[in-house]
Amino acid sequence: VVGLQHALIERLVHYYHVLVGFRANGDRSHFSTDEIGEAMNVDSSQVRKDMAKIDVAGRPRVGFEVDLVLSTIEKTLGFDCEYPAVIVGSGRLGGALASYRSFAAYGLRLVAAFDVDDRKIGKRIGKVTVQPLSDVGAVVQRDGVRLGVITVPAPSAQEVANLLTEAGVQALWNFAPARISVPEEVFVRDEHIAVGLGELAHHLKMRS
Amino acid sequence: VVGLQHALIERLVHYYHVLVGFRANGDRSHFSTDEIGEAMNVDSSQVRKDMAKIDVAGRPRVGFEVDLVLSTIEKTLGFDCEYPAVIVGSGRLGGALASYRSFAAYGLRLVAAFDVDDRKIGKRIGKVTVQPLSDVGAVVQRDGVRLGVITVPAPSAQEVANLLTEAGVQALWNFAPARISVPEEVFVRDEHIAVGLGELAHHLKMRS
DNA sequence: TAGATTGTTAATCGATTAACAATC
DNA sequence: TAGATTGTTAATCGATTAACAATC
Repeated sequence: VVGLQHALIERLVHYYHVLVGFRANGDRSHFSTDEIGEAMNVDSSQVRKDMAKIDVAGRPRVGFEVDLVLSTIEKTLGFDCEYPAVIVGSGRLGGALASYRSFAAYGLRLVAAFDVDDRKIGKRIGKVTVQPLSDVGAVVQRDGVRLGVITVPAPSAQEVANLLTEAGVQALWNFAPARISVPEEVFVRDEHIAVGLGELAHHLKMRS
Repeated sequence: VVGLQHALIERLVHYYHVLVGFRANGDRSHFSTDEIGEAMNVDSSQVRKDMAKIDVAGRPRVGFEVDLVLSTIEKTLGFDCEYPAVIVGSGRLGGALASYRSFAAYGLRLVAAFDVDDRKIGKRIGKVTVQPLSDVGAVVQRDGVRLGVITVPAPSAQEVANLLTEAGVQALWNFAPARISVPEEVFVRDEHIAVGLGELAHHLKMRS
């Protein structure tokens, strides 16, 4: 099974946010591809193609139904499911992610957090208690954990990735500024902050 | 002045990391476009084009010089400069960023951090002391701050963006899960974690 | 020299945009 | 009805890959 393309997923998340905003404002039950395209800086043809890809139809002169598109995106991206996840690395970043409210809204359920540092063990982050890293394998297997979030320092990232993949997680979310290699069947999403730094530095350089 | 394209910058940061690794290993003074392309999953023609774009030449049968390419990327992206920056929002995420060592390596110099919460004021994050948000405008102007990092909750993000842009920052790095609008001349880099969540959820959905 | 690797042009591929008939 | 908006096909654009002569 081959999934959707990266760029399409990114746009779907983007539509999702804008439409959640529309719904919050209340007044708007439908939208046209022109107006959402303008709000997102995307061509209206692109929007229509994307809607076709996820199999929602609009109505001429009326547009697309906000609620229908929202629930279709939820189904398409899997926000309506529940994926057990663990965080490895319970420092500030790990703590910030553990407390991120939207975690559950996107289908992830945090079941445990780990650290090697004895001083952190027993502390609470988000709704879970930090456990020693040595337990990670057992917990992953016991709870059928599918996602591992890596928020350890760069030098430990590969080792943690190994522990997680050996225990059977299907995907990794890597926040460590390091390249990790994993078995082919494991999906890795790198959240490399350095790309942002690069863009910002480049832009500021252009400015001066 | 129009800058480099997003995708090129991303690849440059990527090359940079791989080459820093090569240099750390010590043994390797030159590289071929084939080997770095393979390491990065990029076509070797692409690598050669990118090198041409940043004006470094290689030598047939020898390849490109690691040190030369590294220093050229530093110059091109502006890592060799110093851009004063502030962080607004001194919670866990702000603290994690403030302590991120590579900050300086990419040209950013953290000069101050802010928060609205009285309990956080006076605490240290990274090398700076947290100040009340009401001081942000004065500090930005006094120190010629060019970048504002936004790590506040979503509902406050726009307000913070307004304060920063009115005070004169040229770029924003937005970690809040919110869309912010700014004057045209201000550059915004959004670090929207939800895109990562979307990709991971979609992948896990495909798997089950 | 022979052969590996660059630099660059041409070919391919895919993604974006434009256009417009169909429709409500 | 008239006109706004979809759905889809065609046209454009840009990015990626292939190819190969030049070179050390």
